[in-house]
Amino acid sequence: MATIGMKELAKQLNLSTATISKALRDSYDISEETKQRVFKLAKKLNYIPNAHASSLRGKKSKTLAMVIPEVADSYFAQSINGVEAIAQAAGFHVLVYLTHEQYEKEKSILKELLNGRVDGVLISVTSQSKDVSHINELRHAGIPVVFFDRVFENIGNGEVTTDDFNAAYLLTQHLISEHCKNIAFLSFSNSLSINTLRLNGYKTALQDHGLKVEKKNLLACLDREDENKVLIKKHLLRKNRPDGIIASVEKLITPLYLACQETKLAIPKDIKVAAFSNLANAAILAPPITTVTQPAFEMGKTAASLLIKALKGTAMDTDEQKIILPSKLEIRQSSSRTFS
Amino acid sequence: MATIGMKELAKQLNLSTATISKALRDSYDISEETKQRVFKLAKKLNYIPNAHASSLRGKKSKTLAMVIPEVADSYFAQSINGVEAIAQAAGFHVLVYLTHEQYEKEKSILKELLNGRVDGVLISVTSQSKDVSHINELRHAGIPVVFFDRVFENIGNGEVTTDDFNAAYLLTQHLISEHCKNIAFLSFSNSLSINTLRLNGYKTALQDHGLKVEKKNLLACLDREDENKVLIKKHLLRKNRPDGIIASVEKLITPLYLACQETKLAIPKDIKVAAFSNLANAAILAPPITTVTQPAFEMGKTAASLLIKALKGTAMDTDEQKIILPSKLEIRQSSSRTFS
DNA sequence: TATATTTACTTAATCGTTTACGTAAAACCA
DNA sequence: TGGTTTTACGTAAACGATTAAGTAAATATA
Repeated sequence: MATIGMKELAKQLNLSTATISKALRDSYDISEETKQRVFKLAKKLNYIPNAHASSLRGKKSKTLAMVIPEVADSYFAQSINGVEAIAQAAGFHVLVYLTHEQYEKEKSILKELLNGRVDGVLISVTSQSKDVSHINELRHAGIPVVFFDRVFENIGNGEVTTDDFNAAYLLTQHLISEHCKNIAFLSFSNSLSINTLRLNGYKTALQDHGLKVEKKNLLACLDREDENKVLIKKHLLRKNRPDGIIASVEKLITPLYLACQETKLAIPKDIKVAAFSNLANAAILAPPITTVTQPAFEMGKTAASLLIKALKGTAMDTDEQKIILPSKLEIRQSSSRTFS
Repeated sequence: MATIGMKELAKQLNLSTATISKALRDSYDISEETKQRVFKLAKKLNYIPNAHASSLRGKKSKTLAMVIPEVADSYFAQSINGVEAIAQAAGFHVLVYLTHEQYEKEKSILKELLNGRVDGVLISVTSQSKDVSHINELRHAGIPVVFFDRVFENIGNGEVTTDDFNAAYLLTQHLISEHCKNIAFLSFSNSLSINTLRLNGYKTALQDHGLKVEKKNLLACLDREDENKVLIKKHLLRKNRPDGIIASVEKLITPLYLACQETKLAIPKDIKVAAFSNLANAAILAPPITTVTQPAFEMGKTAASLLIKALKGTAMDTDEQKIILPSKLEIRQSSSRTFS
């Protein structure tokens, strides 16, 4: 009930709280003997320093915010894991905030974070985010911001991404090598860096292989799964329907597969399919799906490390770092003509 | 840079910080006129109250901890969503901690939470957890604890679960109705309430239908996916191999499916399969898998609501609530003899 | 008109730690 | 031995918001 603080320790040892504090922090100007007495009693009474008092006085909260669009995406789930691993090791706590892809929510969350609650912010921005003033505001308040995956370029203290252009290029090339001539691309946002990069990789690959980029093959998906299924089905029922299709994000996989099933298109016989995804069960889908897998765990770790490094650094805005980690193309049945 | 605090507002308005504070909190003993002046300036200067100062003084952090074994499980990912929804609406922040199924980590995390950082704790315990002293310690410190899914009974301020016994019973019964006579059960922990309940539901269903519970059909899985695959394969290669199999947790699905593939057992022809899982893509697995799906989002919401209610309540340990939400049996091809 | 009450503030203590600064006693130095 | 340095601690002021208690002026009451 009555939690014991330094005052209690001080009283019992006939010392001042200053001495207690210094002893606990192993200050050089406390005698070894006293330190031991303090440690001992602290342990005995199970003394636990009050986090708010320390944070208030020290202007450090030992807390990071992780602001992400959602958790129900394997990528984000795994990246939380990475962030947590580094944070826990460095003694940091992790506040998780979900924006649900809403820019307004992102803004209001970041605004709240100006109150000293966190030392730094890790963010993967909303598909709706355009303005960057809320990010700048944080940085001006001395709170470093590191982006991961979905970044705004050149305004944070760091960026951790994968080479999305290249991955999309290779994925598209792969489909072409499997004899696809009419490949569709499913986008889920047109304002997002990753979407643009992936789309450009796709376009460039087509052009490099003498294929045309056709507007009708660029399908803008939304946030609702069932709507997307309808959208995709409509696309698959066109004449000149695609013989290959790339889902630029994981959440489009289920509607895409269902759309194929419901339109009686066999994967990969009638249509080859591939996706950007971190699904743990990609290998047991019907059929196993070819994926570009991002090193989500590593990205989380890297982003957290960058942020913590920025927090240690004295300079408020040191060398901004951009780190690009390799993603992995995993070819499976869904895109293979040998299974046709 | 120099963040403005109440002192600055006070100076500019020729008032004391006390007046500022009361005005901002809409105290009755500040004149309407003054309040307006304060509000206006606060907005203009973009005043943001310091969270640590408020927490220190007010002994309330407006923060919850969510302690879970992992995030890479659809159930937990969805439950975070639910918790976050309620927390955000009630102005609470959510710290996420991962125990990675390690009891020691769970203990050390909870110990840290005694420092006032959080007002309350939501927890789904580790598969290794046995002792409950770390939970009691929190409650004695006045920090309410609400369990969800993986609970210790009767020691928290609330428990939110699904009716695991019943769900397992119905699932087993379903397999029996599909003519399974030799059903295996894959466990992943023997100290966990949910595992015991699910196992008992399975056992009771067998007995009620005149089938024997055989030790060899109870398979204790571990935490590593590849090891589990080997374990399951071995089980499938026995003579008298099972003709039905229940995975008690989501993470066993991939190894189970792969094990079936690699032992050339066709699902559902040779073996019927079902699992407890919240996978979003259960319907597009090869084949679509029959699942018991828990209302993860709702459970997160309910648990968070219970906790927040406990925080508002004056009594430190009010009526402990146990809430059981219904899970849903979704029958798909993997367990159906009509697809054999 | 004298007293009581209400209004609208201010003063100062408090939450629990941290730390710049001060200070006695001990140790060292020449 | 007189002075300087070192050792080991204490004092008190932060950090920023909140609030119990106090107060002067305005208003009401009788």
